[in-house]
Amino acid sequence: MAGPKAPVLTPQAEDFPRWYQDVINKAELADNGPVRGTMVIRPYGYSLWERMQAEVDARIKAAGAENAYFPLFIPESYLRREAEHVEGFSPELAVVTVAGGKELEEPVVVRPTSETVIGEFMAKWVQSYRDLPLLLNQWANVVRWELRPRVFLRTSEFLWQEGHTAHATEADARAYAVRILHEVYEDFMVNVLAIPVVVGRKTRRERFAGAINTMTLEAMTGDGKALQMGTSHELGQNFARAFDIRYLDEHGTQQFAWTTSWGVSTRMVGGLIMCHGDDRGLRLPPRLAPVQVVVLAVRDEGGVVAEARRLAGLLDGAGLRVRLDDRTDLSLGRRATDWELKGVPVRLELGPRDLEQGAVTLVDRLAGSKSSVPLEGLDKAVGDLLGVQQQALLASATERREARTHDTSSIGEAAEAAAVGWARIPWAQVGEQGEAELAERGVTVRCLLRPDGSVPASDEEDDLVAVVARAY
RNA sequence: CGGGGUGUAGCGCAGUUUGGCAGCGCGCUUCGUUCGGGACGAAGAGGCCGUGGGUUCAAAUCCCGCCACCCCGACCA
Repeated sequence: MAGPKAPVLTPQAEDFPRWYQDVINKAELADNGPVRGTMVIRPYGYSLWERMQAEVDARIKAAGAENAYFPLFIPESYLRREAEHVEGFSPELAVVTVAGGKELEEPVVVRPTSETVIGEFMAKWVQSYRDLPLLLNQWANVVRWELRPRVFLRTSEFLWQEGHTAHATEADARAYAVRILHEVYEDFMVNVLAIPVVVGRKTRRERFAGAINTMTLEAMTGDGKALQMGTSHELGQNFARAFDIRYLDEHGTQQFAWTTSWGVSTRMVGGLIMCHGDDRGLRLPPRLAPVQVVVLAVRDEGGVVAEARRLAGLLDGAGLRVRLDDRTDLSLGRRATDWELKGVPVRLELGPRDLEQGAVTLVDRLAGSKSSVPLEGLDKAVGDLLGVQQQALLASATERREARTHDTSSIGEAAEAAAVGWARIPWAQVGEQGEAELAERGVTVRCLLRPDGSVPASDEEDDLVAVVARAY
């Protein structure tokens, strides 16, 4: 009957990346694709992405942007119109030179991001100040030929959401980029993913190619590194000039628009694993979990399966995302472990013994505990537990981040602290010179913050704090 | 591109030093016993040993060439 215990993975070990890969394999999230650096997202992994899409998309729409779609292929010449932009992206472009059996007159690139095509069309669509702001978003795949890929975190092809907006004034553009940063990304990451991201401003060195300001959301992974979970850029008038996005203002004079772009990607799936995974696999915050509760029929005997199905229906009726596991031809241990690896927050095991007592065995994935819970009021008990788990995940991730972040006052100290966690250091102590020194020691300035933790409006503000870490 | 390494069953690997029937673990199939935490037993299926040449009675193994992939660094949502 009883077999070996479930596998114990080792997230805290030196080989955190191996643990990460192990979770992805065992939870059946993704495989490597046939072309180096690409990935195949398996159904369960994709269900995580779908949940993220739904939550992010709703927030984007609440911020007033609309979905649209632009082509996968971009004429190479478009990229060249913005000097910094090409320079930044050309090393990682995938270029198509042959199509329809013959050499193309002009090569086309597979989009690495869509500022250029969208800029081209914004120029056509924007004529008057009355056309602004133009708030667009697209869900798409993009290709960047990365040198060192890692499933979900940095693949050559990835899925993302990219927002592109045009505004009449710099202030309006800035306000919108900041609004997306907080109301869409930060809200989603903190309240749904339960990841306590640090939100700040990128240094000039780390800025998006072509932007005048890049803002970022950084998560701490289980091994104390940093992962950029999303970005929001102010593009100034760089792309407006390159693509001629102009409008006639209320005084009848031509003006260049101010544009922004912002995105989050399937990297968030990787971030979720790296932030919340433990030695038994993935742990999902209930608000994200595609399956919040699995009702597991221990064996097919004495009406157990029928009762399990009834319970699943009842919980479903209470608005929970439920799955029935009645694969009684597989051993209980196997199935229990499967759901655990997949991070399902609550598992309800129903067997003859439970049935006899009018109860179910509730297994809490977060606490790792089991208890017998009466069928009466089950939906409320489960709902309450999900709420508790959501808070607990955020609390423990925040605690880890605090415990592993150290205040330092010199480049040397910061580099040392960043070897095992994050370091905070006055930006005045670093500067572009110090930034280069840190980079030589394998750590980077992840972002700049004001002393109160808010996002600076400029690199030149006084008393800025730099967050320094190793990054994925 | 610089430094290191690996190609053998679906996956993970041993075998190569010292040439001699192609192996192991996991997974898969069938049957039986099990089944309240990754069950056990028995019987099976599954291989151009990366690739081209050479040496030899005989090559996964030795020699020469080529190819591919992985890891560390530079790049990045």
